[in-house]
Amino acid sequence: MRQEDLQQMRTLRLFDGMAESYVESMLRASFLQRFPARVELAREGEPADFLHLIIDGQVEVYASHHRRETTVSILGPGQSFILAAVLLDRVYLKSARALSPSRILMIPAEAVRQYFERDVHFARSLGIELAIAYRDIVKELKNQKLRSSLERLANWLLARNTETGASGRFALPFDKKVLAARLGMAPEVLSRSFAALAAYAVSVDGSSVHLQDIDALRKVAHPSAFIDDPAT
Amino acid sequence: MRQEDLQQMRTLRLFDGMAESYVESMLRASFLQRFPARVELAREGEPADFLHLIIDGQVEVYASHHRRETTVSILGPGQSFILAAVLLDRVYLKSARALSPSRILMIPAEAVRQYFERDVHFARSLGIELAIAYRDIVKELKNQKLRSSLERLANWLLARNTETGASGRFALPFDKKVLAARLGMAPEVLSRSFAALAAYAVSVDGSSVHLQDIDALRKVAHPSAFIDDPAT
DNA sequence: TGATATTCTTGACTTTTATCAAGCCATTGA
DNA sequence: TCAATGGCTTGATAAAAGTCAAGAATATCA
Repeated sequence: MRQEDLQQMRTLRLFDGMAESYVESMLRASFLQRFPARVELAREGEPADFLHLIIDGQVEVYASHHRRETTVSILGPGQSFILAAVLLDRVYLKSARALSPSRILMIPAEAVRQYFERDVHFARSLGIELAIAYRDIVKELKNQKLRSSLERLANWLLARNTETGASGRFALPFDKKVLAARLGMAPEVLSRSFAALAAYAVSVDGSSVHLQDIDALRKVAHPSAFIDDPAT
Repeated sequence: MRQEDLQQMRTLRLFDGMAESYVESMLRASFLQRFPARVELAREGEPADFLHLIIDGQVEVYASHHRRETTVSILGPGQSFILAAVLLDRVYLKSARALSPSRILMIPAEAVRQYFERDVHFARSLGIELAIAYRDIVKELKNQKLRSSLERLANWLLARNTETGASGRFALPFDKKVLAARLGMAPEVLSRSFAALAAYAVSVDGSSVHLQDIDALRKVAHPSAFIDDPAT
């Protein structure tokens, strides 16, 4: 591993407060792996071998069942995935694939469990991390069950706008196909939803989005802190 | 608190391995509260005051948004709720109401956070607990997004049958209205789904269910360990 | 017990979402 | 430059689920 990569990884939130020698020894046991786009990083049903930590790139987490597939989340640098399976030594409930060329820090599951037992700070970090992940997925369940697809899109646009500086203009960070999956609808439905939002001054050209009337959009979206606010 | 209640609570999984004096002091700070049916135990949006632990009774956890409501889970004795909000000192994302007269052990959020910092074993217990809760809700999200309402009902029946001893006969543990909410469908849809399952030898009379051809039912249900198996 | 309320079922209908098919458009690469 | 590929859009249609209304069954309680 390169020196600067190591330096970056030591500062990961997960390692906060952890004894330095432990962090070092955990990192020594880990691999920084490079993956091309489209590669499968984890497969539903397989035993949890590694905790995955995204250093670089975009990863889609999804699940399949009976010829259907659904995207659970799309993650970026600094985020980890399948922590729960690793901690409990169970099989993955979700699969993951790289959306873009990615660099992933792979920490052996065995090491994660070991240091969970050995280091109080690490145990607490994992607890906090899991609590956050839990709340995120509760929000996602509410988003799915309490909203129509049009509302989900409208809220996603508002959230994305806020994330990117609230300028009213931003680019879609991935293909519309992927966005559709992320929002839990067929690509055709996404197309139609975008068309419907034109009435609320949402204009889309390729991957550039322009929200020209945030207030109008908010009226369709009915945003709620208890679903949409990442800080809540 | 009565002596036998105290005894029962000391053995809760959450307290496993925790220093006895800590358990005692945590219990001393807590209340064992009795609630009649229908009472609201926690309300979405309010700051997390207590970790709730069900000693007795049935609790429905649900969320509301914009005139819609959805049930997230129905819990029984030994289960806790809204742990994540307590640990992170955030507001509740879900509400909870008693479905039956219930006794709830209410542990002050402050105490939970304190002992999370103070006692390693408790911190680990919470981590494990959160990991399990996380996986449960991932399964629920998959159940919702990857299945039709008929499939959800069929799988719920199979799971309930297994839970109750696989005799093929069992009683619904709550009103059909509540079951419908639990499965994410309107009561009318549940009625029709039951009617549709008659073709697969499922007979329902009031709250008694009789599964006369498990294999046939499994063919409609397509059960999956990664959604339905509580042990996976 | 009878009165009342609630839950449950069924029918008719609407809305939402998915599916299939065709065509367009942009990107890529020989 | 052109062909090909994959992504995106649009139309037509189907399937799934929700809503409204009415009546039947069941539970609750004075």
